[in-house]
Amino acid sequence: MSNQRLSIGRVAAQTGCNIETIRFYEKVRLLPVAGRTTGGHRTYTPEMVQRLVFIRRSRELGFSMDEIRQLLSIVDGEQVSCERVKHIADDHLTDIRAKIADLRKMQRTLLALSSQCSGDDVPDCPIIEVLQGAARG
Amino acid sequence: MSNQRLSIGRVAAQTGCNIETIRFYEKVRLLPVAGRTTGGHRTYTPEMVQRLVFIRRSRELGFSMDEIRQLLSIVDGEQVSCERVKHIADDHLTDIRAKIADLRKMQRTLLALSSQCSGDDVPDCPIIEVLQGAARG
DNA sequence: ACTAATACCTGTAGTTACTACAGGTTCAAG
DNA sequence: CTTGAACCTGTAGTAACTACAGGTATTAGT
Repeated sequence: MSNQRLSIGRVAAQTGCNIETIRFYEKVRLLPVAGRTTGGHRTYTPEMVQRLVFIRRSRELGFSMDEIRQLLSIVDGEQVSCERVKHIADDHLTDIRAKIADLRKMQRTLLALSSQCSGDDVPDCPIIEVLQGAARG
Repeated sequence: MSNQRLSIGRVAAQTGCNIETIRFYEKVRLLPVAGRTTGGHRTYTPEMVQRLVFIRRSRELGFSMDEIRQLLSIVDGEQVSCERVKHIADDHLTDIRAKIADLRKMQRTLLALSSQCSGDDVPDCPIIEVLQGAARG
C-alpha cells in the first residue's frame, strides 16, 4: 500500500474499531466512500481515520448514529455552530437522565424483592409472587 | 365468544399489551399456542392472561426475554426454587448496575463538555474539539 | 518468479423486542 | 343480511452492529 493511505485492517487496529464496523459506517454513510487499490481493497486517508475516531468517541458518549450524522454535518459545514452542538448534546443528556431514572426504578424494585427472597431452595418465592400479580409497595 | 375465553383484543385491553405483541409472544413461545374459534380467531383462558401479565411485569423490571423464559420454566416446574429465581434476579441487578455506571460516565463527561460550551453561535466548540481528538480530563 | 499465508472483498443473515403495514377473513350488532 | 370492527397471516422495518460463506488481493519469504 502506498505511503500514507492505510488499509482497513490498519485503520481498525489504530482506532480499535473492527473492520466490519468500518465497512458498515461506509454503507450507512457515516464515513465517505473509501478509495480503492487496483485490486479493490479499501484505502484510507488520515482525515478519514480522524472522522472514524470522531464517530467512535461520539458512540462512546452514547450518541445515536442519527445524532452523529447531525454532528458531522455541523463539522462539515462552513462553520461550526456551538449553539447547535450544545442543543444536540443537551437533548442527549435528557435522554441519558431518563434512562438512568428508569434503571434506578427497576433497581429499587428488584432490590426490594431480592432482599425479601431467602435464596433457599424453598417453593415460596416473593419475586415470583409479585410477578404473578400481588400488589407492590 | 364463549363464556370465559377472551379474544385477543380484550386480552390486550386488560393487560395494556398490544395485540401484535401478544401474537409475537406466542410466536417466540413465551406464551403457549392460543386456542382458536372455528373461524380461526385466537381465544384466551384466564391462565394465559395471567401468564401475559407475568411477562409484562418482568419486562417492566428489565428482564430479557431469555431471562423471562427461565423464570417461566421455574414457575412451570414442579416447584418454584427461590434460590434459582434469586440468582436470575441478582444477575440482572448486576447488569442494571453496570448500565447505570456506563450512563453516569457518559453523563459526567457530557455535562463537563456542555458546561464549557457557551451555546452561542460561535465557531469554537469545545464539544467538537474533544470529539475530534483533544485530550480530556 | 512463485507460493503460501494472511488480508481483504461482497452479500446475506442473525441479534433484541417489538411495531407497522398490506391484503384478506370472521365476527357481532342492527 | 349487511356493514364495520376485529381479527388473520406474512413480511419488512427499527438500531447498531456482528458473523459468517465463498471468493480474490496482497505480502512475505524463498
